[in-house]
Amino acid sequence: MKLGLDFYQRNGVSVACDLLGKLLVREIDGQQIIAKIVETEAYIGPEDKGCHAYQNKRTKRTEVMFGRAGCAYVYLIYGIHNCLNIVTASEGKPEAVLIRAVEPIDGLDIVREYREIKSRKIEDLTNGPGKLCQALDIDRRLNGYDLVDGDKLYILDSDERVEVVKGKRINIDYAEEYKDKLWRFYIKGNSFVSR
DNA sequence: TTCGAGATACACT
DNA sequence: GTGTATCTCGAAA
Repeated sequence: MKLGLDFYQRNGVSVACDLLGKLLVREIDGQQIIAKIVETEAYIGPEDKGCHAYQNKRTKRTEVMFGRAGCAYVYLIYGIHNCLNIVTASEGKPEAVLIRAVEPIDGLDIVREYREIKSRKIEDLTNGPGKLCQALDIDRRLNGYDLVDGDKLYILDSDERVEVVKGKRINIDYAEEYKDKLWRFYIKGNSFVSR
């Protein structure tokens, strides 16, 4: 079952936690890539200094976060890499969940077409935000894409029970007191979780 | 195996 | 012009 709008219309921390173990589906030319979400981070604007929409900063880039829950917020970082986020909470509240890592379940052949890497380890395909976007052919064309109604990119519910670990977020040293918030979630013992 | 630098383009000041 | 929610590679051990 596809996750509905009500799943996303909650506070970002809860959504980030509940997304673990769910299945991210990407459809390209009729072919499906299925990947299990194993690591997420919550970004809660306007209070979170690590969030782009800190203090309700509304710009062309952060505009999507102010919109409806369940949309994708895709954003280019370091000029090279894309990051996939899911907008949460209600309209006007800039909250989002960053998908940091996934575990490929199906469609590995397609993934390899998009990611030509020397490493043969499957872990290297998707164990980071930039990598998983490349693996699933996600870029800014999908910014604002509706995961609730869309069929190219959506998230399936899963019955799988997962053991969730909370931790500090990564690479946001500038966020000061908020960098120590335990807003990073990952599945315990999963080898696709980044370090 | 781990470490450190460089790449890159977009949004924002 | 500046800074960035990262990745990859080569070098050393």
